[in-house]
Amino acid sequence: MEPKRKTTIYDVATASGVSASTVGSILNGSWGRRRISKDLAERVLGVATTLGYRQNRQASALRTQRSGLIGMILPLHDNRYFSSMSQAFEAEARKRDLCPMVVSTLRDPELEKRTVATLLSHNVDLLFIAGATDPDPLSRMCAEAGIPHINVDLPGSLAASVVTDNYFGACELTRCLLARAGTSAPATMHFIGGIPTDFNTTERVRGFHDVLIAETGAAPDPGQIDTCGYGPDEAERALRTLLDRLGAVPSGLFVNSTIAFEGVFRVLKELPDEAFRGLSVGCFDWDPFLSHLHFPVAMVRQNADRMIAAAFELIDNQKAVDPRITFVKPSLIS
Amino acid sequence: MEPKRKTTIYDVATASGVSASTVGSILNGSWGRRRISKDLAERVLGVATTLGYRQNRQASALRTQRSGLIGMILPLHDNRYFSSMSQAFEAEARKRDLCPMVVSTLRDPELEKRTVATLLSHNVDLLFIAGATDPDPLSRMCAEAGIPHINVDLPGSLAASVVTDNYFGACELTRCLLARAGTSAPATMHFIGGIPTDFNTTERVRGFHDVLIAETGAAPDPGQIDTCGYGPDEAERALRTLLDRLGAVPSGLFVNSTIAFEGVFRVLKELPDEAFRGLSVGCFDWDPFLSHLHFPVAMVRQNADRMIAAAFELIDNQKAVDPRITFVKPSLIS
DNA sequence: GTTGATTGCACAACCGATGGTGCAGCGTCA
DNA sequence: TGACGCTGCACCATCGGTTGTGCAATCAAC
Repeated sequence: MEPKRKTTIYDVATASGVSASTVGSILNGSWGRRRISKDLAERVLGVATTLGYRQNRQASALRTQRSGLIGMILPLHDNRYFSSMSQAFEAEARKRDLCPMVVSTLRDPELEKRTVATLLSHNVDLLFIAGATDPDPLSRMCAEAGIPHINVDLPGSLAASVVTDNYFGACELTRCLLARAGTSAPATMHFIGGIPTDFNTTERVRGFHDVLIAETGAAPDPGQIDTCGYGPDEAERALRTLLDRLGAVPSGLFVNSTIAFEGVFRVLKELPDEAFRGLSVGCFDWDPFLSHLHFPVAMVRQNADRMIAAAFELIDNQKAVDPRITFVKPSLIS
Repeated sequence: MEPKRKTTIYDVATASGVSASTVGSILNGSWGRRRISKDLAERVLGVATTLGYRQNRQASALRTQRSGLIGMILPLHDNRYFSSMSQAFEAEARKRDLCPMVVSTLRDPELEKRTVATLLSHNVDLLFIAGATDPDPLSRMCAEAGIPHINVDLPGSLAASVVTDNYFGACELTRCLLARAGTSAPATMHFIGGIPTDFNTTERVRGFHDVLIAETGAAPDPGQIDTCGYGPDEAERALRTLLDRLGAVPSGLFVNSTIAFEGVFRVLKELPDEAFRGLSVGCFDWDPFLSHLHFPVAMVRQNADRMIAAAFELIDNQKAVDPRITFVKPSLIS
């Protein structure tokens, strides 16, 4: 309605006949330290509420160098894993009376940098770098701005990192797949999806690889590992090619992410029921409906809550500058 | 490393031997209007980049009354529908050079208010109120602060609203369910899930109701509609009770949300395959893996992208103050 | 009744960017 | 040569809180 300016401490000051600085200290709670009488404090607070005063965080931030904002970048929102990370991040931020700013950067290094620059420009007090394709330059930007920060999900070498224990998870999942496949042809265990240069993927491949050696005595050959990308279409194509090549159904499929699983599923649902007799399927990442398909799917569920909590703990204890990696174990859901 | 203060326009000014105001206008692009010579502009820009200057948005915002922030509150991140809304919101925000702040409010009216207060405190230039349980008080807060805002997903009466055409979607889904159920017992078509006081739920129930009348001639009786809540457990309990009561499988199930569907599924997957002969199942909301169950599921997919786009359009054209409702049609996926 | 400590608040500088205004310097034309 | 206009930049107030400092008034003690 009325384009009236928002009420400031000056308005409250004149309205209650005291100085602006007094009002300010009353409104931000520092009045005890400033020896303002309790009576006056209460009176001014009353005036402030009737006038509908609300603090201007920009002004406050400008003076105190603390914005009350906490930023996080992540690859995308529209994903079960990352969105649960947002949820956990928010909860922790709220505990600390910080306002969360979660922005997705679409796995684009350029966008990652631009976004971090924006967040720094808004003077976030803290920054979480989650799943960044290239964390170190971002670390450098933060360091230059003097902003504490931490890597999550993908490690960097210039700040502390909290990541899923992908190796452990992959080992668990692979063992589960082997057990389910029984004794039949462990050599036709296959890994599909992910990006070969991605730290998480390489760790998962390593786990897959090591368990195959340990349990079957033979290392998988390169044809058993297809890090074709994270997209459903790539995964679908990869699996079709694989089936063609094999001329049969493999004994196990380790699908790297639910997104890739969508593509894999397009192929699997066309197979006759008998095909699943000897086939065990697993997915690194969790989705509730995946346990509802017409064949069993073992899943690795990453613990976003615990990762976020661990990251905050490092920040709180000033350990974020130490470029060490904290691993959080995921859980096998089978 | 060094806790050196961030470089300001004053640093750039002294470093290049010009006044701070000149530097300021060069750095924010208004130097043309201020008749600064191009030579000087380029020289100063050079100095600024070598000094690693970054604008302090707080200071800028304090002066200009424009923060460059755009806020959105929504019920939760960890949900396919809402997270795709975040994704769309972000994309539009980026187009406008605004930094998105998306905060979830957990369907808690008190938290909604607190969060809006926080966002207003940070002087967001614009606010999207998505899925708020009680939008009007929030509208009032925005109005008081003079901040343009708009309701999304759930309508309010004090600002423009953009919502899914739930009635249309429910009609489509109900018709689809009826068609699939064939001629057998349309009277045992059931609606499960949602909150009876929720606008979206009532609209969906209305569509369900109207189509049943139109196609079968008979209105559903109250026992055919169980708005037991959005949770999976409530839905599971509701369906078990229903099956007990009927002593048989209904001919159609209209499940209100994927979350409720999780509960429904727990029951359905225990049923023998024959049970699905006469049963058609639908879900209001979409999930890729729901089309992958061992029985068909018709789904209504809400168009978050279009809703966000429509909302921005209203804002851009100053139509957000007009408390009218814009309906966006969802699509039936069967 | 004077000194000294304490209480309770006001004053003013400051955070960093912005934009209205002022004013030299130069060119132009009569 | 002087009036005039334009160019190119500097000065300074301002946005709204925050906080170090200053200073009257009050109180206690001798």
